[in-house]
Amino acid sequence: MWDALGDRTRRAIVLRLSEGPRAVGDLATYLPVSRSAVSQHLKVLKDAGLVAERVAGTRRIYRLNEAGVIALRDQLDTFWNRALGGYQELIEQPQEDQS
Amino acid sequence: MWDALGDRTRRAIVLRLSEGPRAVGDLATYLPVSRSAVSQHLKVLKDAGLVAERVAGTRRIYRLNEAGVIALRDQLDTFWNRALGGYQELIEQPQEDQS
DNA sequence: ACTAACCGTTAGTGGCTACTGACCAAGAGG
DNA sequence: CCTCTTGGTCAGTAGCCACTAACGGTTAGT
Repeated sequence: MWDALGDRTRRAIVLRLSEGPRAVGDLATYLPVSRSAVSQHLKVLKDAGLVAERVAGTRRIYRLNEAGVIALRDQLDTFWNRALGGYQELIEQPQEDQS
Repeated sequence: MWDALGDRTRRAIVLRLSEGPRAVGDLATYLPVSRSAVSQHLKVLKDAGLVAERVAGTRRIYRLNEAGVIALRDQLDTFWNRALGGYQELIEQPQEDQS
């Protein structure tokens, strides 16, 4: 799940799609990579369930997938709850020094 | 920032540290990698401001860094607000078909 | 002082991945 | 039918990253 958004280009694609549905070539125009790269990234995002595909003639219109995005956000929240939840116990302990 | 938590081992370290401060060798015991690898991951996390270091004799006790963790969480929230915020406009638009 | 424990650093290696370019398939339009 | 556009796929490459192994420095214990 982290892998899907672990890439800078894929995050740019997700943010782009958040503005509205886009075709592959349209996305590639505003990215410093080729259409081929964009297509491969979209495949990763699709496999992760983050985007959905709609065929319109020779073009493929991609858009964000509600369920996938929300599911990912939930997983991130779980991680943060564990990371921050345990941390609350620490800041109450005395700390002698620190670098 | 995503790079810091983009690695599976580093996420395990963060979760481990959320339970309390740990020494390097202590962390390595419960991880399938060597002390050297753990030390390097801690360096990355320290550079990212996610952990702090405390010297105790020959040992280095690591703990989570409040400011860094909170800052990272804020950045993640910003990303999600943008990704989900824009999405709200989409689900109101008519959708002909989808694959 | 000598030894053992603990840890950071460095060099080197293997594997993964993002990227490009070429090719191919399919629809649109003349 | 032919051509152009669009995009998925494949092969190959370059770069990065996690890891190990060996080394050196520092501290605690005897």
